[in-house]
Amino acid sequence: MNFEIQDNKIIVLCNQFNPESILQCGQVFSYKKINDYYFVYPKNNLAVVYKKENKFVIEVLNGKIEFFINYFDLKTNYEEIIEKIKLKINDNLILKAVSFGKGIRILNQDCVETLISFIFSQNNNIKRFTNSLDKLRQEKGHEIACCCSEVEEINEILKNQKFFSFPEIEVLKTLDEKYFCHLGAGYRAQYLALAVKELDEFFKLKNVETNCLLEKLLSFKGVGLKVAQCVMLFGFHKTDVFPVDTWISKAYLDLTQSKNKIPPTKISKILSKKFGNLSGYIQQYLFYFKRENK
DNA sequence: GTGCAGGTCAGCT
DNA sequence: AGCTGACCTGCA
Repeated sequence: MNFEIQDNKIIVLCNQFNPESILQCGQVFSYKKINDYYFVYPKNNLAVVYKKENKFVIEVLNGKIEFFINYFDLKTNYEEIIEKIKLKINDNLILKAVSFGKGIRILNQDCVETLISFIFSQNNNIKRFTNSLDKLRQEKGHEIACCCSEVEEINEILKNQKFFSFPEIEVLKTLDEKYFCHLGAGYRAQYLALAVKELDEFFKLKNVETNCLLEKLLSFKGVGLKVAQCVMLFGFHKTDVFPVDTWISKAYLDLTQSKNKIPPTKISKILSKKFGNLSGYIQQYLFYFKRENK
C-alpha cells in the first residue's frame, strides 16, 4: 500500500511523493507554500502537506479523505512507471530529468478548473495569471472553512490566511467578457467568456476517448493544441499526450542536439508517438527539469 | 522605460 | 498543410 489513513490524515508510505516537485512541475496553480507547509485547495477542498517523522502527511482540513487519495493519484504505483520509462528509454537527458523530478505525481484535477486555468495561461506570465485566478476564487468562490490542525504552526498560519474555492459551474456560466477583463485576462477574456457558456456540455466528457476529446477541446476558441493537451493530461488524466510549451521546445533542442526551431505541433507528435501512454509522465519530468535548470 | 510571458488565431503562400 | 505577425497587460 502507498499510504495509510489516520483520522483526517493520509500518511504517505511510498518514496515517489514529493510535494515540492508535484506542485512545481507545472500542472497546478491552486496551491500555496507557506514556510514548510504546502496548502492545496482544489475545487472546494483544502489540505495541507508537510513532513512528519520523515514521512509526508496530507492533512485534510476540508473535504473527504477519498477525494485527496484520488487527487494525489495515490493508488497508482509510480515506481512501476519509472521502471517502465527506464526500460524503454536510454536517453541521458530524460533519465536525468526523471531522477531530478523524483516524487512527481500527476494530480487528478477537476477538468473545469483546469480548462479555465490553462486558457488564462496562454502567452501570459505565471505571476500575472495566478493573480487573476486568485482573484476569481476570492470574488466568485467562497471561503473554505477548515477544521483545526494538529500542528500548532498551521493553526497560526490559518489565523491570517484564507483560502477560497474555485467557483461552481453555475456561477462561472454567468461571467462575461467584461468580468474576465476585470480579472486581467486581456484578450483572453473573450475566449473565457465563450468557454464558460459550454461548461455543462464539457463537464460530461469524462470517459471520452483521446482523439474525440482533443477534437472537442480544439473547438473552443482560444484553446490550441498545447492548452488542449494540458487539459487532457491534468483534467482527464490522459497520459498519452505530450503538451509542448516553451520549456519542452527548449528541452527538445537539447534532446536532438539541434539548433533549428521546430514547430511545437511537430514535437508533440514525435514525442507522443515515441512514448505512448508514458508521454504525460515524461513531459512532466522534462518540464520540471528544464524550468528548474534554466 | 521596454521586453517578455507555460500560445493561438487569422491571413497569408 | 505550413509559416508569420499581432495580441492584452502586469511584472521584472
